[in-house]
Amino acid sequence: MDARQAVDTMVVYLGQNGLKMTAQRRTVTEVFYDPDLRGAHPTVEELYIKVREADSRIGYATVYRTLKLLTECGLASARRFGDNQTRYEPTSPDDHHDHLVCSKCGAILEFEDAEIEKLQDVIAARFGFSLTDHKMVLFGEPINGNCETTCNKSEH
Amino acid sequence: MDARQAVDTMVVYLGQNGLKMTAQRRTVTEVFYDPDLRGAHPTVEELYIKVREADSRIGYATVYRTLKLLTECGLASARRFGDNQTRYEPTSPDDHHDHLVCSKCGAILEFEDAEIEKLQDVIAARFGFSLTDHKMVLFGEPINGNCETTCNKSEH
DNA sequence: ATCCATGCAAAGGATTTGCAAAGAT
DNA sequence: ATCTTTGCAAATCCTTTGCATGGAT
Repeated sequence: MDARQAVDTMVVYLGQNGLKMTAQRRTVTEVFYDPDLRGAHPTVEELYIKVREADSRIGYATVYRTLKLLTECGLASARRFGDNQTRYEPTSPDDHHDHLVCSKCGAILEFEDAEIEKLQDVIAARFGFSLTDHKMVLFGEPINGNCETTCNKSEH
Repeated sequence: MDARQAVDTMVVYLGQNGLKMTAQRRTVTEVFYDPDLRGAHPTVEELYIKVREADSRIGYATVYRTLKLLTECGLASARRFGDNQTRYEPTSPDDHHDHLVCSKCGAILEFEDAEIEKLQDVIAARFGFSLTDHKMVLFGEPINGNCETTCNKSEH
């Protein structure tokens, strides 16, 4: 999903809830969906800095509030990777990816694995539960010790 | 591991690091390992309250500091299950369990699954990583809608 | 005597909230 | 006109820290 589609989705969501699209909300949404931030998993602060570059009059609270709206309408997900920092990433409804974090350099890699998802369902069922969500983060070190090459790969 | 063993482990760890076992550290360790808290995944505050029942002169900071020591020597693990609360649980080195959280009543069930662990290794290897740790939390609802029966089961 | 530990209160960091002013329709 | 949004600062929540006092050897 690109920035324009995200903005459109926001407009619909806001409309359905008696809320309004504003210049600030548009800016935050666009920055959040900017291709520059692809795979960046930015913190609120990182996002705030980028937002400020686009419009220096936008306040911290507005970024928080807009991020909350984006999360509510499924356009954003909050993630936490053990470093006491909440990070956000754009999401689509059909997106089920999880993360692998390099414990050496902190790089965050994404992957999706149907087999693990299936197993998670089986485990939940074993307890009499139907799975509604899951969080999984793997932590590891490059086998060859080289983050430069190992942590910069993209798709798997 | 029971409270006594935990205390012994602490004594060794403290000794190795030029630190001392004290009445407060003993109390916190014993409370944390009390059978009453089995599977309770207490928050710091919950623990603090229990600790106070045992010795009302122990301060909040001491609970935090002791929990940190327990974590350092592998006797405790911090967990976070989406409710912005850090919870602690006793751990042993060979313990690899993960959690299933009931999204209705908040119950926290534990499970261990060798197959998922294996898959996690495979995924890490696919990226050229060797797995050092992982976090996995499943969220689900009781299929029969009944938390009373479903969320109180113990081992699987 | 020398270190370490403790309790308290203050400080920190992240996030939320109250409120008066500004904006949208 | 009415209702929402914004920016700021203040308030919260959780956790850590500085410091003077107390404890252990």
